[in-house]
Amino acid sequence: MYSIDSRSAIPVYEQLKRQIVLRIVSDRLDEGEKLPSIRELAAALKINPNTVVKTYRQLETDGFVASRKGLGVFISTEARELQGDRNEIFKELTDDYISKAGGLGLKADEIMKGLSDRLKGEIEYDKNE
Amino acid sequence: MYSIDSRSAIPVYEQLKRQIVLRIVSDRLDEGEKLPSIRELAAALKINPNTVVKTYRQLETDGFVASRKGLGVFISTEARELQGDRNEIFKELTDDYISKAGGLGLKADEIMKGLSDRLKGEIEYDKNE
DNA sequence: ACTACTGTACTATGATAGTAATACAGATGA
DNA sequence: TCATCTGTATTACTATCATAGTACAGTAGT
Repeated sequence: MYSIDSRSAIPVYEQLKRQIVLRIVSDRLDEGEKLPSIRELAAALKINPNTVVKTYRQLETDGFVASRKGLGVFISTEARELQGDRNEIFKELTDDYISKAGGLGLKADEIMKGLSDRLKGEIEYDKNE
Repeated sequence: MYSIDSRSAIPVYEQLKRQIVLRIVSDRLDEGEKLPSIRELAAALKINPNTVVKTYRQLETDGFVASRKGLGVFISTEARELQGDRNEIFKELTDDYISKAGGLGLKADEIMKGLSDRLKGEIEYDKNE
């Protein structure tokens, strides 16, 4: 389900956070759906429960999830509070992404396909265990 | 030239490393070209020289650059052959892009549409053929 | 020789990341 | 009630990240 690369320079809690956000963004995690319990996920990924706590807490701060003691952590149903200038920021993000990918020699359709595949989760490229 | 986000979860030395590697594989840094000196780059980015040292050392380990005491750090002549991980770099770019767009509250279809619109508007990214 | 660059090495300090173990409190079903 | 899940909180420890400062060695121009 989720995968952690212990050798990555990206912190474990951040790797996990990104994977969960990706699933939410691409509707592979629905509103109200329950995430794995802290202990369960920690055991499955062979990481410390405290690290999962850190991920879940940040996701809650960002408004992606809501935790209920004794019950679990659930995908937020309420719309997240969005920044007013998010369109402008998103445009800058996109142009930066296009610029970098284009610099790598990728064509428009290749960029579109790469993003699409990742959003669909069809790419399970290994982070090398 | 280079930019550092001190609030990012990705370590500073790794941010810098990725930006330099991206420039190399994007042919924006040529073989034999000299990188900024450690102290100069550290001052420009307002980071510690030791952090730049760490980046340069890892780049040398990876074969991208070669350092010469008293002279500087130069793009390795074999750096060209290391462009095999363009695909890996593109995946990193894509994950970063999705992560940031997701943080803005955008869903998959919105991201796809935004990218599509910007790609249609700007053809200049395509520097090939 | 002198100066001013360059990379390199080292110690020290504080913040963050991650692990480990324990304990407490809310929810649920038998 | 009791057992067992759930999130939460706390303390302790190790390793890494990043900073700061100092020192040493190689290169080049004057």
